[in-house]
Amino acid sequence: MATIKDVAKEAGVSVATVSRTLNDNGYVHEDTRKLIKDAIKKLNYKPNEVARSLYKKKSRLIGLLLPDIRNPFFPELARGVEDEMQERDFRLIIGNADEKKSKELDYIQTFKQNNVIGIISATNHTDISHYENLSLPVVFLDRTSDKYPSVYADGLEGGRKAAKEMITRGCKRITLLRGPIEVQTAQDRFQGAIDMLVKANVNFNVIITDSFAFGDAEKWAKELFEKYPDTDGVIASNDVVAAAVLHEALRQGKAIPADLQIIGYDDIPLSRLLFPPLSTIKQPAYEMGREAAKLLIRLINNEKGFEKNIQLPVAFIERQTTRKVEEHG
Amino acid sequence: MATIKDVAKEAGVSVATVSRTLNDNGYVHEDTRKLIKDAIKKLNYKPNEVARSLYKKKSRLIGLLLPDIRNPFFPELARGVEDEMQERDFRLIIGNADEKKSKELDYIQTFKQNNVIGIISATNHTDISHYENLSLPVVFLDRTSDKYPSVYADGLEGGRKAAKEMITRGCKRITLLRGPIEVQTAQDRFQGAIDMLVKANVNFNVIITDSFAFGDAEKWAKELFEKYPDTDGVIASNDVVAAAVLHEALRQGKAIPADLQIIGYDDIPLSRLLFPPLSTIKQPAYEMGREAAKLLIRLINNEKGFEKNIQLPVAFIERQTTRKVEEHG
DNA sequence: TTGAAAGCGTTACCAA
DNA sequence: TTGGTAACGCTTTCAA
Repeated sequence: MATIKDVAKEAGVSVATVSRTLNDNGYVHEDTRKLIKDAIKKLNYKPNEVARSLYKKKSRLIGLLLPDIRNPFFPELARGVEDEMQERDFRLIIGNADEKKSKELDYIQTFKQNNVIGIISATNHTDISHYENLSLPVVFLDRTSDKYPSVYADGLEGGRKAAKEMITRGCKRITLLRGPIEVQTAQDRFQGAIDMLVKANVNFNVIITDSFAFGDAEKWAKELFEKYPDTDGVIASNDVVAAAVLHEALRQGKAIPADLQIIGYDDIPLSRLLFPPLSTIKQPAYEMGREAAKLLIRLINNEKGFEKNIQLPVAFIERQTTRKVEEHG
Repeated sequence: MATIKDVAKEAGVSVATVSRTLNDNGYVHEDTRKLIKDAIKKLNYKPNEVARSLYKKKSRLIGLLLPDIRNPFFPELARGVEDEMQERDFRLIIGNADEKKSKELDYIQTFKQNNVIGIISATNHTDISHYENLSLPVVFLDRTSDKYPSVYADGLEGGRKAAKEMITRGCKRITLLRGPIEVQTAQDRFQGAIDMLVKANVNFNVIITDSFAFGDAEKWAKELFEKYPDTDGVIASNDVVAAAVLHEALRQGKAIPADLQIIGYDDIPLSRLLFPPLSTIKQPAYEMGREAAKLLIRLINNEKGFEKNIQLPVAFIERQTTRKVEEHG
């Protein structure tokens, strides 16, 4: 790899001048500039980011912390972040924290040690103390916060919407699946649904689920039908769980949506490929990722006067695990 | 952030001595070592990886290049790589190349500029010239190569298995979905299936698909049933496409597996949650990721005498989109 | 408009 | 067993 010295020698100037033209600051004569550009091209020179980073104490790396990329919701988020960052020539160090504090701390450490210029965290601890003395911009993604900038979808509203659509469609004995207690967004949607159900005076039961892992989803689906066999409406904590419930219901010979209606949460890509296609509450995951990236970049650039807590809307995606409602003219 | 100088001052020794105890090389007296350890703890000192990397020309970062993390196969691969690397204190810079050469080159550039210590690439160009003058260990993942170390599953055998299971189960008019031509692994499984079908003298048709994106899968499913409505067996290019085919078949009122049998490829987590659960050829994605990581580490450590091209087995996962076969005693 | 040199935090060589 | 110092590749200040 050619270094700035090689370029300087090739162009017959000093490294300082090369550096100046590289960074477009300070004076440099048009002719010398051309000389240098030629040398750069000839040697195929690319600046060493590590050396830059050491001097400036700032790299072009962003730390992205995720709970678990195997949950199909997160690749969407991650792509949103990456695409936005990629366009601005930032790159990502990605870590999966698995909701384990030690891993989260490990990665935050790594981020610091590598001079990342900012962090986007989509983990979901209630405890945010490890982000406190970071002296780095941090954006929380898929998570609310009053102390930190954040990008999230309206979970309460999402929960309300889910419940409302089920009520509108005539569900009388609803079962809710409550996601992990430590995941705030899961609690929000759950709480929103409860609020709506209580307000509408509709009967409901709750199944507690404490992970979002694929393997467990089937277990809860089975539990649901054992405990509450006469359920006529399921509000799932996410689409993966909804898929498992749909699966189990069909296995038991229930007609969907005639006997049982199901609504998911997230709108992961596979939901439309289920059969019947899954009705769900869509979170704009990809866009959330992009917004978080934009927000972080503003923070990095020290811009002023913009909204630091961005809430994105959720939407009911009507497919076929819920009944059609008649339009009244 | 405390630096090595601060530690040296605190312990009353030189930075050289601190460095020596940090890296466990050269002599350092037990007492001084203790002094230094205490200082490190007191100041909560963590070495600056950037400075280390600059001097050594080697970081603790690995570059991981993926086609598109939104395809559910890749998060599994990625987690395999990450988990193995995390245990050995390596971290990942991840890039999605979207099968675009320019992006791939961008990321390779980034990897070099950040002194990554090795690269794992799961992209699928036939052209590998950009990996040629890298002077870095490279492992290809989910891809064969005779010039480079690689970890992959046996696609030919997978294709053969898929076809054989369909034949065994009485399919007479099979339709194959052929994945993108530039994706070698997709071609392998396709070719394997064709070989077996030809050998068994079974009729088949082919639908050409040129991406693995979710949005397109539905399109091909529709095309399949328009062109070949009397198909009684579908060999899909991956599980996402298989899900779309299953979806469309059920929509058209076909009985699965009575009227139509379907076999997928990959065994992504959601396949078992489909209804009926999808029969498929499993690639051990997570394990492939781990193996690639292990292989890269061996290369990095300059170990000798190990297999550089690792082929992992595929397996038929019998679920319910294929018929049961009678056991003959 | 240009160049010399200091400095970013670390490691490794050499001398003490 | 320890410390001084050059070096890694770059940016920035200061002087010319």
